[in-house]
Amino acid sequence: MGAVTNSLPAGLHTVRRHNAGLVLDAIATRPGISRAGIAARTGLAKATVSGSIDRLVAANLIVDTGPQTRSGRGRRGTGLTLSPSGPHGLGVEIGVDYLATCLVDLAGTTRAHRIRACNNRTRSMRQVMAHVARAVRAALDEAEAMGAPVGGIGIAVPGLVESSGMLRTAPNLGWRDVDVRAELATRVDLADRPIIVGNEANFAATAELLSAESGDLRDFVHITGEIGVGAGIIINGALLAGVHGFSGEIGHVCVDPDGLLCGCGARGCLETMAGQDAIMSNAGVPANGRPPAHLIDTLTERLAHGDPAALDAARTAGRALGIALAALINIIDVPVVVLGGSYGALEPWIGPPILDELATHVISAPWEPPQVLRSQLGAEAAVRGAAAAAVQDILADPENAMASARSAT
Amino acid sequence: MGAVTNSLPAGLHTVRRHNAGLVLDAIATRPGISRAGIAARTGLAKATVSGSIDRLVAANLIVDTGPQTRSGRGRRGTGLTLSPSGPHGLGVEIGVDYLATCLVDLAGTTRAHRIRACNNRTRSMRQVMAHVARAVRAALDEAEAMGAPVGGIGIAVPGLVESSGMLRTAPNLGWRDVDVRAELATRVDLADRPIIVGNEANFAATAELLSAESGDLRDFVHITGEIGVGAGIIINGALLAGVHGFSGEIGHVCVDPDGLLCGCGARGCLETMAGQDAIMSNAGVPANGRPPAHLIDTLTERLAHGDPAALDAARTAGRALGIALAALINIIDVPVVVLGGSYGALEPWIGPPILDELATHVISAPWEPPQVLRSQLGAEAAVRGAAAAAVQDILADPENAMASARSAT
DNA sequence: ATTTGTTCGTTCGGGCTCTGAACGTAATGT
DNA sequence: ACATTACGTTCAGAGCCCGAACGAACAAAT
Repeated sequence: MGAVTNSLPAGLHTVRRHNAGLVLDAIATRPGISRAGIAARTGLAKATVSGSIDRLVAANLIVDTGPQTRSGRGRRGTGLTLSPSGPHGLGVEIGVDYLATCLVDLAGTTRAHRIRACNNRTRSMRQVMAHVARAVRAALDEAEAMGAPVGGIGIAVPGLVESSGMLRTAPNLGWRDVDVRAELATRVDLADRPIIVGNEANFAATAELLSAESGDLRDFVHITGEIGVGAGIIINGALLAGVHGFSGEIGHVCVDPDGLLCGCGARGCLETMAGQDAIMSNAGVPANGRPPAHLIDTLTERLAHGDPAALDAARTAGRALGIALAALINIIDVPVVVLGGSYGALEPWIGPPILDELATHVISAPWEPPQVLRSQLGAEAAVRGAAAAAVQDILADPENAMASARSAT
Repeated sequence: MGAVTNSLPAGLHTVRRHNAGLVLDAIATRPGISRAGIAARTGLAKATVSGSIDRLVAANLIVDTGPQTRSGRGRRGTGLTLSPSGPHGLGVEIGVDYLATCLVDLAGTTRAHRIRACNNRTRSMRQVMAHVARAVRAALDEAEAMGAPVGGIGIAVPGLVESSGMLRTAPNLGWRDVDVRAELATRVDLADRPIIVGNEANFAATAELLSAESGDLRDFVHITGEIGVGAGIIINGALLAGVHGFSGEIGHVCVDPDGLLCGCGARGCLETMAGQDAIMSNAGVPANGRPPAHLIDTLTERLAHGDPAALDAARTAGRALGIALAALINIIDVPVVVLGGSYGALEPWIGPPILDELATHVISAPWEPPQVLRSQLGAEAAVRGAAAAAVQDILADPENAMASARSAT
């Protein structure tokens, strides 16, 4: 009889939490806003806002940047901004052929970023995790040297991750049933910092949601094309995780029941027509061990020169993507598609066929015409998203972070 | 930076609302529960529960059914149940060839139910709405005669309905851009009762969610097979509506890019292989103007007797459903499928091929094997769901209904 | 029949949170 | 210099939940 979504009892503290989140959200959205402005935006009383601000400042989540420089009558407000020295999020991405880390502050700006090429396909899970642990230690040290406290860690993995954080399978890594959080915690001293483990496509979507470029985009599907094809679905500013956390596996949506056999055992999966390997082999771009970024460059060059095989491969991939995305839009009604990963670079060629298919297959297209946008974030989307998600957890429940800040003092 | 889901400021009243919903939910889930039991279940203090109960009783949402008959030591609790004379929900379904109404009490039991056959395809929107208005008036009168106050109305429509209640298109009715709520309000005096307009498939899913038979099922896809094919997606006990409210249009998911042309203009839609018309014509069941229920009976008879054409049609439909549902499950990770509408009766024949396709195409199947269940609700699911949704709105925010009850006194 | 132990529902004081109005402060325009 | 406008703080007030204590109801043991 699920009438009440959150089945925890509410108390006064709940109100505080919620309102603190509201205040912080206002500051994040409009940096430099004054207390009065926050009161007007949130609908809270000025007194309430002031109190909340005091506590947020004490926890070093926000800073008072002094009087606003604003023309007009009356006393000037004092500007408030997310604290640059507040808790940071550390993002880690365990890719198939690279390992990336990045450090993001409360405002979402990247403070440090590092990517290491390495073939994780051939190495064992232990070896890879040892490497991850070294990278995390290095990143933590670097953060400390910068005076950037790390308040949470996000780990992006190319596979099915349960909401609990358990990695069920990562086909391209050859991993099964790995508790990534535990594996990391035994190798690095993380000092009780919260760790979020998630799917790379979902984190990439989160990154897109939080990126300044995308503005007020709060409903979209972000589709990532790397070795696999994954989607992250954002509805009303929140990731749709599904029951276990396995949502967004669009790569294995059946696009043609008589199609090619996929590595998963099924026939006609989207990946067999729009995965990076498929596009490259259809386009005749040799995949002899070159880094993926180089392959994409070669492909776009050929496309720009009008190579027929390349154009055909792009059209095929676009159509397949269009059919799969049409299914997605018909099913969950999210008519904005953001092309991320390597699809971003291919947008000029795959965008039109995608739009064509969406126009014919999406039943609500006449009323809400689907849009296809291009992500501004490159391959770094997933790491940034992982870091940003860690930060977001702090931002969403500041009262929590403030409690730990108090106990640490 | 959408960190906070609900951007309204919270106050003391918010807490009250939430907790009242919690208490009511506990009573709905476990009728006859005592105050102490509620306190234990919800985590609220006994004092808080008692206060909440007092107000809920005053609003006639619940009733005190006297001392519990329970063995064991200690004082017996006093049982609490949803009030049988509390506000009822009136459900209306505007079908393609019928018009149904039903009256549901707070506990979800149907108190009255009526279905009228009528060909709404050939009549104009005004004629149909006039008919609907008469039916609603009759139902309101009947409710009053029964001493069952109507607290809200739900209207199920076979088409795309925006969250605002605007019906964008109902292909099988030939309607476009109809404000069903307004059309009804001008024809019947509804006395400020809230009206919810929604898609029939979504309401059917709601009915399944709230039906006692389905127990603790809080995550599933309910799939309705009538003239069209629709899905209602329930995640964590809540309907996934999508951005505009257009979710669940699985009937036009492309199952075969080289398939038959659908009425929507696209090729290979699920409906062309698993819609009622398609199944019947594939099975060779003549559709000469007979009521749909009769057609299904004929089909199941033939299937039971092993008619090859019928078996083949069922297998084809099952496969197509399986492919479309696999896409849905891959995308949103809801691995429980409930077959409703006429699919319920066909479950013995379409269930196995659906499961086969799910097993091959769903990428998470090895970890979370998809299930296919059969709905116990028949064709009445949508009306009941509409009525239940109206009731649910009262139950979810009792403090609101209590306020109106007070002002009415 | 009485006592004991358990459970239930209510009462009451305490603490916490938001609110609204009043107040002091800062900047602008006349 | 003064009126005006806007900002941030202070303070009393009211509302809500909680925990403990209390009386009531009931079963089992004495």
